[in-house]
Amino acid sequence: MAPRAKQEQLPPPTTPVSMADLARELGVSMTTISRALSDHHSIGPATKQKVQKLAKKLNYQPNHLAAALRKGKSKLLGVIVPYIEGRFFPSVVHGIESAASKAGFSVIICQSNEDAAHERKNIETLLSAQVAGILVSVARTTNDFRHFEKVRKRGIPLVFFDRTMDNDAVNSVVLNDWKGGYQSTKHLIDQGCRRIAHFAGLQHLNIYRNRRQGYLDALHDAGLPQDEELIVYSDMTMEEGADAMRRLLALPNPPDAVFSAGDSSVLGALQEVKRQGLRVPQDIALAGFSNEAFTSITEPMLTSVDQRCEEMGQATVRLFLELIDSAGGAYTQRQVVLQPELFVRESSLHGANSK
Amino acid sequence: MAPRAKQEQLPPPTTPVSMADLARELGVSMTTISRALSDHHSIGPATKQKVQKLAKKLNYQPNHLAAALRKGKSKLLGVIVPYIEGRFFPSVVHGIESAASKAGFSVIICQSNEDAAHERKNIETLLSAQVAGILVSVARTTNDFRHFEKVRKRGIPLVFFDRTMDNDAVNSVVLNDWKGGYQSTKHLIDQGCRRIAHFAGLQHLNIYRNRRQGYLDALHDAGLPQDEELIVYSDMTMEEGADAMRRLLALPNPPDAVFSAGDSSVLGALQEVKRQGLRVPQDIALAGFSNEAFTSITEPMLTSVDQRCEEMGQATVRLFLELIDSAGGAYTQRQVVLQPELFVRESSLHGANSK
DNA sequence: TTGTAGGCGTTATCAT
DNA sequence: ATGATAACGCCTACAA
Repeated sequence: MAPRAKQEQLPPPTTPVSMADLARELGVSMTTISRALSDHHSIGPATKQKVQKLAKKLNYQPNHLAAALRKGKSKLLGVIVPYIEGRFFPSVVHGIESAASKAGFSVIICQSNEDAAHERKNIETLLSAQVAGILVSVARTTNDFRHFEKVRKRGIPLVFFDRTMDNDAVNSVVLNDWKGGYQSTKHLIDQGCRRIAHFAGLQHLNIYRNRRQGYLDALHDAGLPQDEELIVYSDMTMEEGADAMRRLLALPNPPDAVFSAGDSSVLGALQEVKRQGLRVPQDIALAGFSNEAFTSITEPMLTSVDQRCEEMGQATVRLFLELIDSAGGAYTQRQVVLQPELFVRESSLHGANSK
Repeated sequence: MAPRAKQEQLPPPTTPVSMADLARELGVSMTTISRALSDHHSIGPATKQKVQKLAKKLNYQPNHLAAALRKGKSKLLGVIVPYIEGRFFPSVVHGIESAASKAGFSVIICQSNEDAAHERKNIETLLSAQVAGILVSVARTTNDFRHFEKVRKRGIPLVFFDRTMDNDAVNSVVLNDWKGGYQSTKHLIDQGCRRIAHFAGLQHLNIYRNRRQGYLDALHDAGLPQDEELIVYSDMTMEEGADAMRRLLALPNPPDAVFSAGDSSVLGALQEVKRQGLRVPQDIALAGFSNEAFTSITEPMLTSVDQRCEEMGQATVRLFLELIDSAGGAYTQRQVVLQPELFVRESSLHGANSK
């Protein structure tokens, strides 16, 4: 752990080369340099060549800061996520970075740590950095949205992804969580399940409200009763999933399936079911949400809803780009809705060996 | 997928408030404003109050770009990773962002996509963004390191993490991969294994070279023969792990254990072993590397070496901060080495039910 | 304790 | 086709 230091001395840093240096060297004006480098039409091909060659030779690096200051618009894109862990947010960020860099934008990443105050600070930081836009997935504890207002007042494009505001007067890219919940529940019903429990997340967040509603609607459409006793609200960790499963199995009339709004909790449930010597899916079928990597390595493998993480990142950037392209961009509000995909796996397939 | 647009018109953006605005409003000079806001000692408490109150009221946001341009030093920190997926890199980035933001730095993140050319572009981008430093984990295909030289020539602190250059004339934070390999192999030997195979990564990268060497040294120290037939080189995907396992099990004299330099491949191996009806660890013991989340949910759970991802991120930032603090910072080369931790789980524990 | 003025590197306007 | 010049917002000698 203790750093080991070397004593060799390196040569002193070379000062960066600026346009003024190139201009002096070639005996032309800075205007010419600037235009030659940005491939302006009013510069002779000969001059253009000369300038660009010298730039390479002297290792000229444009100073984006200066350009941004002058133009009033940077090529920085701010991203705020609750945290960078698990499968979802890293994948979305992956998608965002790829799409953004393709469009010439650099991505500044901030974590709100699921904390509203931190999120407010992130906004300030990004505004100070003069970002060209902000992409955000709101913290779980955020219920005052005034800091986002400030962004819009400044005319800076703001796009929400996945976790958004109640209000739909915003730009957002979300999954059709309702449909995910509906499909998954319907699938369980189609497999013959009649008493389906639900692990629900905090109803504060749009995503968990919608997944629950999809579940309820699927039950309703199938003429099945909606039983609040079968809905367990929690943060949906593995432990909470196991606990919830234990409680449900202890009921006089236990469920024959669980649709969980998260994968961790359904994993906990799976382990609990196995601990009790019951079989999945024969005794109880399971379906989760997020299509985490581990869903295809458990035994049995877990049915889950894929959230299209990477597409979400790309779609979010695309929407941002549309906003800055269209003149009045910041004044419109668009909602992009991605379609979930249900991955049916062993944990919910009664198949031939029926029930 | 089709964006739905709202037509409500929002008020036009307000122009950002600058120091000049505050100065005009209060009838004082910009110097006073600047100093009051940065809490300079030579400003009267009364004035300071007034200025700061007005700043809040008018919603003044400092322009970091302008400050950076003026001072020649930004509060931006560049990070280059091969990709943002799996467990390792997101966790490291998580650690980096937390530590950096605590020190007042914003993180610009770039992906090299394991491609050297892309990595070079990333460097250019970051230099143009005038970052205060660059933290990098090199792409798998990088074998020409001249683009990093350019960074150092500019006097910009450069810190490698995890994947570094051969040469140790750099600043770096790495795991003691040798020790991870050694401990893991020794553990298998202690469990009674005598013919231990190794899934090795590309020897191009320091980390895989070192893990392999640890493996070899542990065998040597235990007086066991080193058999190249038992070492399989690959990219260590799940499929490659399964393939390798199949080949090893088909040997006239198959191994009784595998130490893999990665978790995915050992997972593939586990599945293959089970497919063949053999038992883990009784017939063959398994140990991996990275302590991926799934290692504790497989059956049996997988022994693995933890890489201290988050600490690595924090240590990398800490080293960067030391470099900019010490005047001649960019001229020294320090190596920080983190100690791995072996998580022993069922896949390698012969325990009571011996062999 | 406060004010004046110049400049960081770039781009845009206006002239040549 | 090219040049001179001002300005973006901030910081910091240097003056007062």
